[in-house]
Amino acid sequence: MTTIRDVARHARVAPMTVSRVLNNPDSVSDATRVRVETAIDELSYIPNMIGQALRNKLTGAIGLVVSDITNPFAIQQITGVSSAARDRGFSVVFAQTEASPDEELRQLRSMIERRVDGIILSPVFNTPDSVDFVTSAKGTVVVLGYPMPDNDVDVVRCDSRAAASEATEHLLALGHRRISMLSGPPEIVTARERSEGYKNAMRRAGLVPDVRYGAFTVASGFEMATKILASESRPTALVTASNFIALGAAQAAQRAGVSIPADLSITTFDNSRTDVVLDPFFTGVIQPVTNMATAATTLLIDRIEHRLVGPGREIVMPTTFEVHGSTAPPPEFL
Amino acid sequence: MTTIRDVARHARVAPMTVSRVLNNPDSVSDATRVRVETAIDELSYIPNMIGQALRNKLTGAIGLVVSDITNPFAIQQITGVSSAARDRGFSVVFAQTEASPDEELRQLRSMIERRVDGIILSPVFNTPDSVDFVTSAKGTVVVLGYPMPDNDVDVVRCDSRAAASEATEHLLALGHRRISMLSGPPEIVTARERSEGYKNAMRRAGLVPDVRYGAFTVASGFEMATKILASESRPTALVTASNFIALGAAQAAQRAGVSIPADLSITTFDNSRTDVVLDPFFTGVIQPVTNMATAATTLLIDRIEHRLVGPGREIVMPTTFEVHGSTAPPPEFL
DNA sequence: GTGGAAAATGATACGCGTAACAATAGACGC
DNA sequence: GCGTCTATTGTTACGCGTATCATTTTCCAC
Repeated sequence: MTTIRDVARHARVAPMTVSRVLNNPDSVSDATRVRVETAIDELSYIPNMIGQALRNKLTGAIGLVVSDITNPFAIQQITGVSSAARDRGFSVVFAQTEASPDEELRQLRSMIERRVDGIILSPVFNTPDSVDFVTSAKGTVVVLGYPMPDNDVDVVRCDSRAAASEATEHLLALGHRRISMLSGPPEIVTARERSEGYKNAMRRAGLVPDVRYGAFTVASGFEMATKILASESRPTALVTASNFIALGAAQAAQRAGVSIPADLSITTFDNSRTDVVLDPFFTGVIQPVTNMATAATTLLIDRIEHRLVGPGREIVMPTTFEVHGSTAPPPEFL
Repeated sequence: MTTIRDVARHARVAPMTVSRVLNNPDSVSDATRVRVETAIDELSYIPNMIGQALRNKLTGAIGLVVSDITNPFAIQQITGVSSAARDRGFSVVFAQTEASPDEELRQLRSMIERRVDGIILSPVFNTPDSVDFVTSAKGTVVVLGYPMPDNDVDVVRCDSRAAASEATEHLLALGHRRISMLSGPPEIVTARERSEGYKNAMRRAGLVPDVRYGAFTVASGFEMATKILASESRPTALVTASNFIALGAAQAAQRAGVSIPADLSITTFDNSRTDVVLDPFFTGVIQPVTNMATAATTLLIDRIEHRLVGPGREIVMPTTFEVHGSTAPPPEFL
């Protein structure tokens, strides 16, 4: 592999001059610049960022640690981060943790060993451990998607609580009174927040909330919905805490001969695949995941380049609520 | 940031001894090893892979260049590559090219500047340019998903031609005679191969093939299907060259009041989202994308570690054909 | 205790690019 | 022609970890 010294010899200049041609061309006379550029071409020299990184203590890479790539919004996170990083001239080192906190720490350590300039973390849980680990190693980190109450750290997230309230209020406005919530694991903060948003809306309407906790999976949604549809006073509407749960619930309804939205309304969270032919297509909360990811990346790189200094910033991005075919007034009203 | 020299000073040994403790513990006496390990813990030393990489000429990273991340199988590629890489102790540098050959070359160059040990390329086109660029820079590359006839390079792919034949034969066996193909852009080799597989099967059955070329998008599928459904002798079945095209075609059928599968059978390619509630769920060809990605990664790392030498290897993985609800005998037979 | 081999540890230099400083060349005024 | 200033180019050393060779220590046999 040709080095800067090979180029220098070939152009009969000092290595430093070649470096200058590459990084600060104006400081070199036209004649030598052309000579060096010719040598670079003739030798097909490609700069070695390892050497640069060692000397400059900057790698020009950011780490992206995603908890669960099978989740459809992970792909939006990857899209947003990688395009924003490219726009700023950074590479992306990618890792998935398969929802394991241990693996998350291992991957974070690997990123630090690689001396990435900063890390975007879409964490498994919102415990402070992972963030603490990175900051204790003098690393820069931005948390994507989750609130981090115990850390002074940059966060980009949505207001899950308000969004769940909005979904619930949509159903209340349609005339529903028996509304249940199918939520995720209570140890995951977004599941808790969404449940709380639902509960708040129900209580404001003078109704008794009914939250079921499960997992963010189709199977869990199917199971929870099957159980709830078999109960005597079954709800006329379901607020679900994720698209997977909503899909599972829809399958359960179909299986039970309950038609959507005539007999049962369902709202979803992160109905991200707008190109899918779903009949009915889900009404629900949409998080601007790609925008969140680009915002997190911009924030991180601003930190890296010292454009942004000071205490951790929390960016809460607005969700939108899209009404499609999966919600309608309850059967009594028809 | 603490270095190996800080640890050495703290443990009162030579830097080399610390390096040995980390990489070859058996060559160090128990007493010093413990002393060094204590120092590592006390100083929270984290090795700097930049230094290692510069010295060893190995970064322990592989590049993954994906053409279009919005395609649902891109996520399977990312999953497969990142988990296989992690199993072998490698990191993944990720880049997307948004289907632009220029961007592909830029990203490949960036990977080479970073001195990744090898690259997995899911290319935009199967022109030799990208592969040539990497190999001319003495880089190792494995092509994922596309045949590369003009290069001596490792390839992991499926037999698209045979798979399309299989889909066509499934429809023929159901009794269809008027079968059209909705394909992708003719400049993309998989679109051509799938069209050829379809044509071969049709000709073997003594029928005249009818191929429409469009794009691998829902919109294009919708457009092609709308046009074809409006023709006087409209087909009773469609072989589509991608899941997006199939979805668009299904939407067009729904819009035209043509019911699937009673009036129109549709087969798809890469019906990857098995968790989606599609009614009817598509019959079609399934590529083992995740397995292909892990196979490509294993192959690449075997090359990197010189476990595999010699000329480029082509691994053709078998597709499966799944029969679901989107195909049935043609209307005349009912 | 001594010789010799083996084990353990250390010193040096290197990989590649660049910051900091040094040196040289050219331009200009007088 | 000489001094001075600026533009250009060069030299040196460094960042971090490790291969290589050199040195020291340990161990064992006799």
